[in-house]
Amino acid sequence: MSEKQPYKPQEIEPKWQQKWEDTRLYQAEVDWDKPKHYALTMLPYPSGNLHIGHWFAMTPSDARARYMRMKGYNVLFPMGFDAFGLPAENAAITRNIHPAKWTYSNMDHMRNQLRSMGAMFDWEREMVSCEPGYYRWTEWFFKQFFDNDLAFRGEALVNWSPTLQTVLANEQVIDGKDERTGQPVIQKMMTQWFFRYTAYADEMLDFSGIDWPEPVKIMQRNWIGRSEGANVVFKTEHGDALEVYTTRPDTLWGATFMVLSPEHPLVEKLTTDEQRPDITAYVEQAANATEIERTAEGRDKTGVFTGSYAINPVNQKRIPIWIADYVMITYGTGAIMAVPFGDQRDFEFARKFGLEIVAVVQPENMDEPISVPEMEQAYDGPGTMINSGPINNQINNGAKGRKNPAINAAIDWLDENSAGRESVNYRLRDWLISRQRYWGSPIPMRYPITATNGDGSEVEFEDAVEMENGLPALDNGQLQIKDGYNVTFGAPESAPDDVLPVELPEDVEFLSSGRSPLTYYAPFLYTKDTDGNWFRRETDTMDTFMCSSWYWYRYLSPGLTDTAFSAEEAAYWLPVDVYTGGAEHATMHLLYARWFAKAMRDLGIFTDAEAIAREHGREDDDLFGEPFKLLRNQGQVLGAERPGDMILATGRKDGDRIIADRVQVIDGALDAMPDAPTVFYGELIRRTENVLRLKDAAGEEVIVEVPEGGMVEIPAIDGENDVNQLKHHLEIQRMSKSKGNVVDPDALVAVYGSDAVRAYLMFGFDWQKGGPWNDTQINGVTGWLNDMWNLTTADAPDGDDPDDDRDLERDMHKAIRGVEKGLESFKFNTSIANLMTLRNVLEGALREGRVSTEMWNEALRTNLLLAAPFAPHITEELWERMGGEYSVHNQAFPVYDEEKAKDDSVELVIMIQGKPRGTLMVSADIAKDDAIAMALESEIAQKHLNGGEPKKIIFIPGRAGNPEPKVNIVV
RNA sequence: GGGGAAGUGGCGGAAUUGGCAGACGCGCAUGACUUAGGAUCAUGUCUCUUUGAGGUGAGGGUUCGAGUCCCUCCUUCCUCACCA
Repeated sequence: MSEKQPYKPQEIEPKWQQKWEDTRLYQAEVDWDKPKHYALTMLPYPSGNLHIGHWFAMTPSDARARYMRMKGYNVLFPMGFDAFGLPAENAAITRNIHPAKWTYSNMDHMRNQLRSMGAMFDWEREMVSCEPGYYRWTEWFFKQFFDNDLAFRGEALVNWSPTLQTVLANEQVIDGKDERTGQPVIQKMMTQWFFRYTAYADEMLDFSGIDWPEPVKIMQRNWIGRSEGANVVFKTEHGDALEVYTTRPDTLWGATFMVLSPEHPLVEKLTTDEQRPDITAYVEQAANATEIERTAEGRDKTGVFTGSYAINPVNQKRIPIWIADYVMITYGTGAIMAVPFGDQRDFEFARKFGLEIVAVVQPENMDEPISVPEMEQAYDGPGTMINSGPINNQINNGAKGRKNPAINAAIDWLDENSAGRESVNYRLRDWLISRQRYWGSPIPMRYPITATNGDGSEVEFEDAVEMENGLPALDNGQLQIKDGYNVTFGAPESAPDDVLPVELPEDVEFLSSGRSPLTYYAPFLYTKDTDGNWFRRETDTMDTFMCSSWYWYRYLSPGLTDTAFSAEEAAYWLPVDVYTGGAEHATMHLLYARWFAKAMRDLGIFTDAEAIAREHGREDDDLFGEPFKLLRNQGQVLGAERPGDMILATGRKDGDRIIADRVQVIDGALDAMPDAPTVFYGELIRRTENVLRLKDAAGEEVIVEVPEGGMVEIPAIDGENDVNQLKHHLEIQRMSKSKGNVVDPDALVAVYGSDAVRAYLMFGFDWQKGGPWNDTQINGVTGWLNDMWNLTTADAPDGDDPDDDRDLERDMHKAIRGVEKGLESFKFNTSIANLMTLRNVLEGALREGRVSTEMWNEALRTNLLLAAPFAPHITEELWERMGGEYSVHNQAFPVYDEEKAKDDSVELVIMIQGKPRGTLMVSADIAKDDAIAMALESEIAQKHLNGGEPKKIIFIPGRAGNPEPKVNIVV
């Protein structure tokens, strides 16, 4: 310890990482004698590089997992890869690398990067979703759902991306564009695989028993979008039933027309010859419009009359049927009854096309009868029902569902007259899991093949088609059926368990069109069972959200081949105690995960685990129905703001732009603002190729074009310069390669060490909030680590002042409390702040030199233990140097002792009218009456009382964390 | 348009959830040591008309006491969006 060596993170960090692995320090094993803690952080996609956001998400989660471990929990903290997905396939198409090769080499690289974090990941439990050993069980889950009617094949209007040649889930379509690539998405009718997402809609609305952030719960609630109302059947004049869903059955008597979605199946039949041209044109226009065009049209309502009429079942009124694209085929029944009086959209539509408006509610607080012609907008507030036959005079209190007397009466009336029924609707659609891609888990389904000859009698498949090496010969993916033969495909059936996994073929070729090779690769496409029956395989693969909907179960037993996970491991570890990750998963991954858990539970997949758990006395009501007991979201680290280069451009004007033959970057201030019309000065805001956008002093945008051979001068960069070296303005926004604002964690680790990067990320931000990157504060953290090193390796003081010992002990316990509180509440920045305060105290104590060696060493050890979750390497090194037993991460977390943290004397705060006006030193355990007496005698109080009597005196006793007692005197 | 979160020094951010606002750090200032300092150490750092007073986006309210609770408004960010 006396030997002085500087702190060199680059030397000690790899050393300890190696030793931790060699000694299997972080391997978690079931131990029923110890309480368990399953800490989970969202697994990365193997994009190729870990970015600072991964560090920001994972290292605090690691710190907390380490803390729980030191608190005596048996902690499981695993890591894996969400390895299927489009980028791998795009790499295959554009760069001719096989998706598997690309993915595996990325994972190798990222594994090393993850190791450099010094996190306590249990690598022996790693799972990789693209490995057959994993997706075999993804397929198995699919089969379970299929066999139990939770998975089905259906026709649906889907989001089709022509660019990606695949279908996307609603959640993946943002503003009519693909969430990932930003390419347009169109609507198309296709046969696809779905999960019955709404089967658990109501259960997923129940968050009791789980501790999740309120915003996530609200987002999920809105996403599920439960609404209560009624389904009402209108009859067309042809006699067809036209069912509508409404949340306002009370306004049925005001329904003066109907509107169908352009895609509604009855549109064709209802269209009269006279209206046909208009209707056809409108339907076509709506079909070709992408979602973005359809919504971008804004407020202005469009629509066409079909020429047909329906009968309103409540009053037998004949009402026209229109079509309009403001009615969505995907919600409700794809048709609405329009009540222009009460619905703003219907109101606008009626006004535009001159349709009737009937008032059905006399608004509250309106003396004269409501006048429809004077209305400027629909009325949906409370009042009394009018013009509504049997429910006239009912009170409409504006509430939703049966809580509204008018709605209640209307539903009862519908029921009694068999005109409709109460119903619940969800915004949530079934989960579309089909993807027309190669790099995903195969869907273990197949279609039996029947071959027939001209007579219609069955023949061998081999005889009906051209064959090649025992397989059907394909032409562009198509069977070559011999003349006179016919081949049909039967209803889908699941592949038997013993052929799982249906493996992705490796030696496939990728076409630049992006078409999935599975659709033209015969050995995958056609298969024969042992009885010689031929099948065509399903070529769709699963949405990768399917892979990530059960990965934390696989961590329990990643190598297991006979079940997806071991019942005993599940019984011990589940549910996940803490799940951390980004809030952007609120309505996708986190909702899918909940659905999955509930479906698994109901299919009996947890039955064995549950029995084992009960045997061991775990009596929780629902161990498996919710996957994550506690969820916390970290914020996002954004790119730093950076000013653009200040540029002086000289050239000539050409239209609205400047053709500059000379562009200079000006360092510092410009001597004088140029006044010539051909010289411009401003900050470079954006550059595309050789076109620069400058913002001049007046804030006006100036476009400068640098022609071929134009001179570029950048004083800070030697040699010849070109436009590519100009730095443009960076706003605070998400980091991305194209914006040039990414922060590379590897580079930071190389300079400062992993502990410093970890500590900086935890100290510099509010973890749950995130914020723009700014590395100026990293000095504060490296200083702290250096000080920790220097203090621990310094010669210990050898004093004998019991008061100083007591002071140090007190500060030590205050630090324990502060660090612990921060970790418990995910406020990692405050934990480190408390450690820095302790550092300041230790420095003072060392300087004064009056504390005993014993106390000093105890304080140092406590300091290392408290810091160990945040900076695992330096603390391990110093712990060893202090003679501590390996490993510091196996030690118990220091125990906070309130008595020892107590101050002997504290400041008594004297407040006048609630404002602090002065203090007195008093004993920490001063009694209320004594404190009040002392306060009243004080000069400050006397001054304010000015001889009078106080009106009121309030005593606020000191507490842990806020030890100062207060006396508030009201004069 | 609906829903949500947030607004605190020059900056990142604290504040036991109603009890001394600005912890901790960055930056800055002054000084020390230095040939030097972008190293290190010490001291200081909310504002003002400084025996005191004011101050947490603006305005109002509840309270002995409000950054914290309530109402109105402004700003920013996120999210859903013609959902019947």
